[in-house]
Amino acid sequence: MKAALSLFAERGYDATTVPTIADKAQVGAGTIYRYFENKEVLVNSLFQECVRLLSATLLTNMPNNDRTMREQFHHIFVQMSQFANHHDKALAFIDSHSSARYLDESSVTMFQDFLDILRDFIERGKQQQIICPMPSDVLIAIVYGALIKLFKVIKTGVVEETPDLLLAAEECCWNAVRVH
Amino acid sequence: MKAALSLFAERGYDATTVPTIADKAQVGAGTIYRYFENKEVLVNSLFQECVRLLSATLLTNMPNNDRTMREQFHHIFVQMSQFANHHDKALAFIDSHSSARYLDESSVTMFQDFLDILRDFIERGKQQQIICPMPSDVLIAIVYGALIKLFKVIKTGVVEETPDLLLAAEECCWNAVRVH
Amino acid sequence: MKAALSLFAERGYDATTVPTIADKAQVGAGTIYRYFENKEVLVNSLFQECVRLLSATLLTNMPNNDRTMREQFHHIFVQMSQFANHHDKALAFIDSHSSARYLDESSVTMFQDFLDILRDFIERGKQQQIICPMPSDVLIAIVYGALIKLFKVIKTGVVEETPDLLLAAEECCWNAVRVH
Amino acid sequence: MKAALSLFAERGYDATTVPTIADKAQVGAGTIYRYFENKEVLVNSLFQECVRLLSATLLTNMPNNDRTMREQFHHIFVQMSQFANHHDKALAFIDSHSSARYLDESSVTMFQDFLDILRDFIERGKQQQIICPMPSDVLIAIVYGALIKLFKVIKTGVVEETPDLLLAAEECCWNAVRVH
DNA sequence: CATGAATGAGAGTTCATTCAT
DNA sequence: TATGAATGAACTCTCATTCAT
Repeated sequence: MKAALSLFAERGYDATTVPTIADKAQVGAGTIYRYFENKEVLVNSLFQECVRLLSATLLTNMPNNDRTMREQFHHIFVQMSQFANHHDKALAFIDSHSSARYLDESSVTMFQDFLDILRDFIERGKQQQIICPMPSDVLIAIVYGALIKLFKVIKTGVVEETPDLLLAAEECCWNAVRVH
Repeated sequence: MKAALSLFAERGYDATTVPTIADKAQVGAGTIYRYFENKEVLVNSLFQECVRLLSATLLTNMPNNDRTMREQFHHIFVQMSQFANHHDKALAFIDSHSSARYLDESSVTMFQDFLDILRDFIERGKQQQIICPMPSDVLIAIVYGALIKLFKVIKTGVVEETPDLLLAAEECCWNAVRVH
Repeated sequence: MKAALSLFAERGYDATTVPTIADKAQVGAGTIYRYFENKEVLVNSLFQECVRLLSATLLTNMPNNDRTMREQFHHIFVQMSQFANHHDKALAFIDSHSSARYLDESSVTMFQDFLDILRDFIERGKQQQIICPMPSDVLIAIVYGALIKLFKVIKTGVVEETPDLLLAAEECCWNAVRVH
Repeated sequence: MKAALSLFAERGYDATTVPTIADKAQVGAGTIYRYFENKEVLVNSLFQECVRLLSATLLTNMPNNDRTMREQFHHIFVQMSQFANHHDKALAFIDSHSSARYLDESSVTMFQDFLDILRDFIERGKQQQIICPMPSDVLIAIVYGALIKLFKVIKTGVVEETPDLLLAAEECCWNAVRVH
């Protein structure tokens, strides 16, 4: 799984061969087929595991609703950046594969479940008139899109990640969706 | 080119075969090789043409500096959404291929030139203390990431594109980067 | 024809493409097909023309039978070396294509006719008990094989062609077949 | 290797397809690529193995220098004819591919090493004034060319190979290079 | 008559998958 | 259970040949 994640994230699904995964995992190519029916099953298993972990990370210690929306947003942002730091391959893999033709229903559902975490937050914010009264999908797209590209640019090292930078970026993203 | 764009945007480079492109273009497979040395040259030519068009669109009627930053941002947003509407395949193709391993130097440069248009805008805004004093690459990532995912969600039809929606989304993106 | 000869001699039949011949001849690829039904017809025409020229060269001023066998051999050797000098491509082409699968009956016959010139000489020599009493095909093989490789090594420039060298080589070849 | 040798010898490199080799070898086409990086590597491996075998054959029981040059020549001729009999495909393959454009440096060197065996013999003979005082390359060309064509004509069956014939042919070749 | 763009069959090569070991 | 050699379908790319111009 680790070998596959690394290769899928870096080269994409089609450019990654099963023997290459086997080599990196230091097992025989046939061994992979003892655990995964085929390459598609493997990529779906991996995708689901990554999304599950991402969702779990996001939900860890999620402040309940008596905290302000801003505090909740801070939690989301912090958890996402933690995930981006500890599982950079996973985040890249999720984003680049989340609308792939070979994802099965289960994978798609699981990714939607992840987005639903953001959706829930957004919708509670809208109810409290703290977040802009716009379609949730649009707001999710804006904040998710911003986050993904942000962590990608941090990971490639073109800017240095500092607590201040993160706080400032968080504020930017929050400003994008809050009511002014 | 049109056939290739459509297929590359939908399936990605590796999953698109040359015969499939030829079929869609209603020519023989060999014909493609009269115009492009190989598949990589084709994808690079296509990428460059798309990026060139995107940059040209962005620069069309670009208001000069005596207009406010907000007005300039409005222009960028409108032009991007026009491009997204008229060339939805091209935008999807550019985003999904902009860090591909098979892009040549020329393609990478051309994409950087596009980003530089955003960078110029961002940096002028920072000088005027209208845009947040953060690394330009971070601000670009936020606004570019938001835009890309936004137009993607609009294109897939999960939300209906209306002038009001666009104006609201533009305001969100502007709020993300402006000084408060 | 000249372009084809040059390319066939250097690269061989299969490695020479019709468009390449056309380019070298500075005509369109289609033009070749106005004069030759297909590539095989072309190579056969060329082969026959080359062999015809070789035979003609060999027979030019051929001394009649009142000259000694040695004098006749001198003539053969001199004419062959002239041909090798003036038509080096043709000689290389003939040798490397003389047992090709795509030669038609007419080409094969014409090549046999050329060998028959040598055979006639050999057999007259055997009758006069000046040339070894061995199967003509064997004697032809020896002298023809020696000549071909000899002119090849001269043409590649590893040894310089001088009148003395040629005379000495001629003597070698003659010694190979004469009665001792 | 056996299948490839047979096909390369009969049809040449370009006219031999990898699937054809695979068919003849009764393996899948892909299997060949597990053992040879590509067709060129295959032909070079094969060429080197054939030349190695030819050189080894020539050197087997090579009489040392206290034997006469004539005896040494006898050995060379006999070993060559043995090789021609036991490995007729190999000899044809070596000769028709020894100046091919796709031979790598290693193959060329190995073929030169083979020729050097003949060269050594020739040069020792020249020192002893038993072999004609001519450039070694010329003498090699004459005797090697004669031998190749001789064994080719024998192999095609136009003449029957008998001990007497072989002895007579050997004498011819010896006469070609010895001092008279 | 000359052309060269277009073609598609077939080449070399790769790789997901199988299965005897 | 783990393997990796073997496979052949499918890929990228070439080129002999055609035919509208």
